[in-house]
Amino acid sequence: MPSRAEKKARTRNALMDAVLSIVGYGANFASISLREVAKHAGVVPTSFYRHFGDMEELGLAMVDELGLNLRRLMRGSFDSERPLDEIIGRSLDVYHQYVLENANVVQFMNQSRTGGTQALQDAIRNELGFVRSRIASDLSLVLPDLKAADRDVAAGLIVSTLLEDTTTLLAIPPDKPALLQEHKERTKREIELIMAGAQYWQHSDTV
Amino acid sequence: MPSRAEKKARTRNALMDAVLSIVGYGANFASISLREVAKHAGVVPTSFYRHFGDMEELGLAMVDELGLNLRRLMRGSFDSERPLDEIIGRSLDVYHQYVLENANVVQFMNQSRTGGTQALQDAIRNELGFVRSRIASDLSLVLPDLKAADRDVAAGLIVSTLLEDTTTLLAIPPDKPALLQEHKERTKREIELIMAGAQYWQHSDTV
DNA sequence: GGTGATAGTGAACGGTTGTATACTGACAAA
DNA sequence: TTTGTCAGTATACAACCGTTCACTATCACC
Repeated sequence: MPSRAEKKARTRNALMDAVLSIVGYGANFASISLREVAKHAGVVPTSFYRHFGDMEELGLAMVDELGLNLRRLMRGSFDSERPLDEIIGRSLDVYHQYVLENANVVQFMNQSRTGGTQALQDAIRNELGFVRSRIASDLSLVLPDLKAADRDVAAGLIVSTLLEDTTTLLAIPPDKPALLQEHKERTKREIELIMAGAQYWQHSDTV
Repeated sequence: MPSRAEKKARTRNALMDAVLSIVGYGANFASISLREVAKHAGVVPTSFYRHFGDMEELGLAMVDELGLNLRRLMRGSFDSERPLDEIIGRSLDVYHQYVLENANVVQFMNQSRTGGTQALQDAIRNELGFVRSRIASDLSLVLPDLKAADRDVAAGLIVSTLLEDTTTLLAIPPDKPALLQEHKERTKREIELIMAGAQYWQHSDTV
């Protein structure tokens, strides 16, 4: 027997899930109507306002949840004693699995990142900034001699690359595992090139 | 006295310009209505159909035009005898100037790249593929000893970086030249790191 | 056990949407 | 000069939009 608050939280989640399911159908969040969301959530349109004053408010709440997911995803640290090659491969596997298992929410973030309201874009940019600084601090384990500023540049490059590869990844038809494998190897080479560049910089700095 | 065909082409352009002007107001192309475009173009809604059967068709036409722009932008080749540092700086200056002078069309491409219809995304991806291969062939002048596959990886990284930096660039308020300068220097360092990585790979390959 | 808070309902509103249909009038070709 | 093509118009329609208001029913608390 769910409590009152639980029931409320449940339809709140239903509203967010409705957005994701509509996005999964190929729609852009910016063009999804409040009524459409309510209908998919099995709720009358006016009930929407009990939870969010606005579609944008819904979007911001979804970004918040996404942020929690990302933090959880990055909590498990890698074994910095392993060879760099293996660390990269394992991290990319984790990320790719996350993207494929949460395709709709990643799609939502990816399209709102460049096409959402200003507030929505800012919220997403903020979350990505967190990811970048987390990667930068992880890099200090792998490349301890790299200067902090250069580490930040490398982390930014990694984030840019992952974002772009996410877009490509989401566009791959799910029934084409060959393309997916090819894409994963390409991404790995990209990250390796970035790491090589960072190391080279490091080298040319100490010399 | 404009001919019949000229007049038609003129309102066709007016429709495309209307989209850009609405996008400039902060809207997402996916949420712009046919009637809105027609009104901005100073034309009755039904007249829209004389030019495009659909909003998506309009978007595709705009991508086509954007492609022509990009080709024109990249036609002028750089002086490959100059030091790499200077080549990068000059190329980035050209690109940044293009983005700021054509902010609306770049914004349209940037938001439709991740949030447009499948056909729209494919069309944009296609144009970006052209850009990537052009950059890859340019790289052969700068790093002649690099293997073609690695050159392609580096070119992909450059495109990813430029795209992500474009998003950041568009989000910078036009009245903050300090932020803009900081952003340009950051981008330069990112590209330099990629080039360093490509060179290092090249080095470790020949050894 | 009564009572206030509140999640969800239902009907209604003025406005906007995409699109079909029938039209007008000017230009281009005959 | 006649005539057919066609860019643009005017009107209409059914569907959908966000939001309002008054309401019901039920859980949580005194």
